[in-house]
Amino acid sequence: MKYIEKLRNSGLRPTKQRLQICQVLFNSKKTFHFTINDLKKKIEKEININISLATIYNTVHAFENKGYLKQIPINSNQTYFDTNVSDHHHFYDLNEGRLIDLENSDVGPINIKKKINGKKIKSVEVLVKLEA
Amino acid sequence: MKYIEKLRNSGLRPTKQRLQICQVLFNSKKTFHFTINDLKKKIEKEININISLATIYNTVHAFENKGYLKQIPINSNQTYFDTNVSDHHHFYDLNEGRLIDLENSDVGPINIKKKINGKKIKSVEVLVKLEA
DNA sequence: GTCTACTTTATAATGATTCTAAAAAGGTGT
DNA sequence: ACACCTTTTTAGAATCATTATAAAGTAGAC
Ligand SMILES: [Mn+2]
Ligand SMILES: [Mn+2]
Ligand SMILES: [Zn+2]
Ligand SMILES: [Zn+2]
Repeated sequence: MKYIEKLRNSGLRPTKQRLQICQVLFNSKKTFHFTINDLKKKIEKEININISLATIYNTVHAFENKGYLKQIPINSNQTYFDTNVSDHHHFYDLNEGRLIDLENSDVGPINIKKKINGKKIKSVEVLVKLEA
Repeated sequence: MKYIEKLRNSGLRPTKQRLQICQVLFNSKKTFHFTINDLKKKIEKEININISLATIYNTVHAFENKGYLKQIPINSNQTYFDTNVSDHHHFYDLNEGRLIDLENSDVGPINIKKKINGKKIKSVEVLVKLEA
């Protein structure tokens, strides 16, 4: 299994559950956006196994901390995650509640002119809200 | 009271509670960012009165729908609101959990090149995360 | 003042997320 | 394989922001 090394190198034991979650998250050709509940359903559907909700939360947070997942800043009652960890941006369709990737090239270069003393810029994220 | 007309024109009855909330939200020279709990404390401190939490939620959402407040897209366990309803952006200081305004002029013009069929752009918001 | 629709309020319900602590599993050394 | 220790998983409970409920209060119209 190709994820064993990845997990070991991150200091995470390659457990059965983590490997299964890796498979669901990282095996698909396309990246995607998901909530914890989306992911739980996807795991049940794709590998027909039950992983406890606590483990899914734990694993997603562990992967986020290792940089294998990103949170998407958006106002929703659930947290959205992204398997696309490259620098990129999002459309948010307000009517359908759907997120769509906006590549860096789809948005001009962004030049933040204001500086805050003693602080470094960690990320620049653009959210473009869409309506019908 | 200068907010009576504003509320009437919005189809909101100018109740005592709404006028008091207007005073706390809109009387200060500077705009600010807040959570519902921030606002509740601010009301208690500034006008020494208790307004029920449900009313604060209701009023904030009513004002948001009328365009007198904006939600700030950010990942937090609480929703952040902004009394600055102009088009603008935010720094988010990850260490201190603090939001700082970034005026449009502090960020270059943003040109979204990708189009989504049948959808209009409603807003473009930039979140710049800061770390020490 | 009366009437009605809107508003406030205390309180309960909801639901996402986190916590707990006991059982299970990984990894190391023997 | 076994013992040992640490990490992980898990079911279930706890937390807490937010929303719903429904009864009492209020604003505005007549
Ligand atoms: Mn997280
Ligand atoms: Mn709202
Ligand atoms: Zn994305
Ligand atoms: Zn702001």
